[in-house]
Amino acid sequence: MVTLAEVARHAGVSASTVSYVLSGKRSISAATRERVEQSIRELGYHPNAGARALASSKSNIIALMMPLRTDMYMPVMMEIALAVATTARAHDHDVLLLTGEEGPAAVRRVVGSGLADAMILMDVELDDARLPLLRESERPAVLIGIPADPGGLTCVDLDFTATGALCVEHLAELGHRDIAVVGEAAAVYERHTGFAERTRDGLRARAAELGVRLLHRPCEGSYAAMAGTLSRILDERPDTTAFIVQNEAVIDPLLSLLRQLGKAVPEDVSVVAICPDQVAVQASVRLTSVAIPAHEMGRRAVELVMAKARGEKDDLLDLLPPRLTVRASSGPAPVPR
Amino acid sequence: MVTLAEVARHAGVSASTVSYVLSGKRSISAATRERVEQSIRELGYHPNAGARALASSKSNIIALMMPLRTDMYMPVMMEIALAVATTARAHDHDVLLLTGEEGPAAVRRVVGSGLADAMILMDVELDDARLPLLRESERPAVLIGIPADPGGLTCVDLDFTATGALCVEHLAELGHRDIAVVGEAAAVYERHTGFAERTRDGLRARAAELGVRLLHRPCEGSYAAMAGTLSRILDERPDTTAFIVQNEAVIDPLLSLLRQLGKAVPEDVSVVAICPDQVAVQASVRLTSVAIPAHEMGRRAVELVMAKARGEKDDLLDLLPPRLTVRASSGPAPVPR
DNA sequence: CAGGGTTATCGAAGCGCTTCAACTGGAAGG
DNA sequence: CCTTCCAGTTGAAGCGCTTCGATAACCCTG
Repeated sequence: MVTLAEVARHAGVSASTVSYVLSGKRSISAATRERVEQSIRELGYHPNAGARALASSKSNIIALMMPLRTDMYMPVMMEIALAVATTARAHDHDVLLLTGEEGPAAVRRVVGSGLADAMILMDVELDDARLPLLRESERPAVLIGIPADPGGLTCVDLDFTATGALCVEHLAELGHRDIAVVGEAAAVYERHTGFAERTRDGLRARAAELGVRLLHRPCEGSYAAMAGTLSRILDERPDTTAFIVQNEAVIDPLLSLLRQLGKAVPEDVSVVAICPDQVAVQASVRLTSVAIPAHEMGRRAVELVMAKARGEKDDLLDLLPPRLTVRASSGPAPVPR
Repeated sequence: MVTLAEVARHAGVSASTVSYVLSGKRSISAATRERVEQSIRELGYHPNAGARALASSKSNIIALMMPLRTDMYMPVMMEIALAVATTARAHDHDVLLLTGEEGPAAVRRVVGSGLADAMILMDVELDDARLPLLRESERPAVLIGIPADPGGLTCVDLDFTATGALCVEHLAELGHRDIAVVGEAAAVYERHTGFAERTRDGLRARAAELGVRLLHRPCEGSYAAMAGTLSRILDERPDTTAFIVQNEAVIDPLLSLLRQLGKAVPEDVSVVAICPDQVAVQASVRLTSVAIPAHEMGRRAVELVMAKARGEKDDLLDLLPPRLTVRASSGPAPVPR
């Protein structure tokens, strides 16, 4: 491996000069810079990451902690992760992928060893065991999701409360008075992952305000589960004219089942989904939906954590406003027969 | 941060002794070991990753290069990534997440800087620009997928040729003589990602051997695309009695469309999918399928790359044999009217 | 009990980089 | 013309760890 010292010799300057050319932390004459850069290119020099980390006590690595579960919608997680990785590169950082498996120990390990300069946590639960450690660690950290007590921490998330409200509003405006919500799997609520509960709260609050009847049911991610949930919903509320779906896995099944029941979308029932745009446009009916801005969330998380590392940002709650796109699956409530 | 020197002082031994306790590379008396370990615990010591990497020229990091595309089935990628991460931890390594974005430059950077000890590449194309670099880098590397020339490289993958063959065999045994294959999006074939083409080859070869008529059509991942593809298939081959699907995204749409056409599964048409088991059991009909062993692939990739790092393994092609699980979507070919 | 082999420990020399204090030569200012 | 200043450069001191060779204490064997 080529070292900085060899580059220095090749360029006829001292090691520190090469270092300053690389970091730009001191002024270097154009001629010298050019010569050094030339040597770097010729020798194919790459700074040694370990040496750099040791000398500067900065690793230029961001740790990203992902959930290990499979009951969450993976594509969203994946898209966030990829957005984090590409945005991090734009800031000259790399991403270390941690799974939730190790739990709080992973935080301790990464922070203690100086492996990463900063952390981004996904799938944060309301009362997350990793948070106390994070608070006392003094490392920049950003959560994707919102815990019960976000004090002292920076969080990014879609404003799910507003998302719920927005869905209800849209349908209420179209005249729907009986709305059913197909939620995430029961386990997601039991685990107290905030987003599902916040969505439900937003839905309920708005529904109450607008005088809309709301039925909220969790649903596992399979066709069979959707079939069961649907028949129970229609049993309890035969006058349901609209569905709001928050479990991406059952969107197709729901549309398929409605078709089998002879219910046309949107003429007989309207459907609004909370899902990535891609899913919404690939369904059998182009779905009116509130997008989950996965890419944006990942990007923001990195921007925020970098800003914190530079000491620029205070702790804050970065709630992305939901945007509802009207497509072909929602329409005026049918006239009651 | 607590350093090794402080631990040494606290335990009343030299720094090197602490180091040897940690690494186990020299024998240490039980009494000393105990004392050192006690000090480590009391002080909450964590070895500094950078210093370690510098001194030992091993970072204990595996780089995982993922595709950035969204036309591949993300959950499989994600599951592989998670399996890689957890298996790596079991070998006391961490995972650095790279996206394909940087292309070959990422290989150069990571190898050159000593950031990672080893690499795992996903989504390898037949003629992948990263491979020459990898070969000359002398770092242990494992590909998930198989390039045109795997010489000098270790590869892990599902045996997609055998997978294709297996699907055809199963259906042929059931008496099907006209089989349609719904493949990946056209872009996947054009990019020459080997797996899609290998599957097709396996399908065709076996079909020819068994005297089965095969129609192979690529298909984008949307309901509308599936509808178009299906009608074209049935136009060209009205006698089609079985479908093999390799694009997870259109499994639900296909089943839904068949239902609409009044074709019962498996009485009128059989369906075999190539997809993760989870997808197969969550569909409206429990699908006969060949599983994509994502977790196993990720795990194997790490095991192999670790073995290479220890100098234990030669280059090889680790083809996982496909396993077909018969569920409710395949049955005897209907008697021609 | 001398000689050889183990076992347990230590000291010191780096690993390749960053960064600080110090130095130099020339431009600017009085 | 001498001081002051600053841009440009350097040498040297670490950063916290691993590892090699040396040492000392011990146990065996003949």
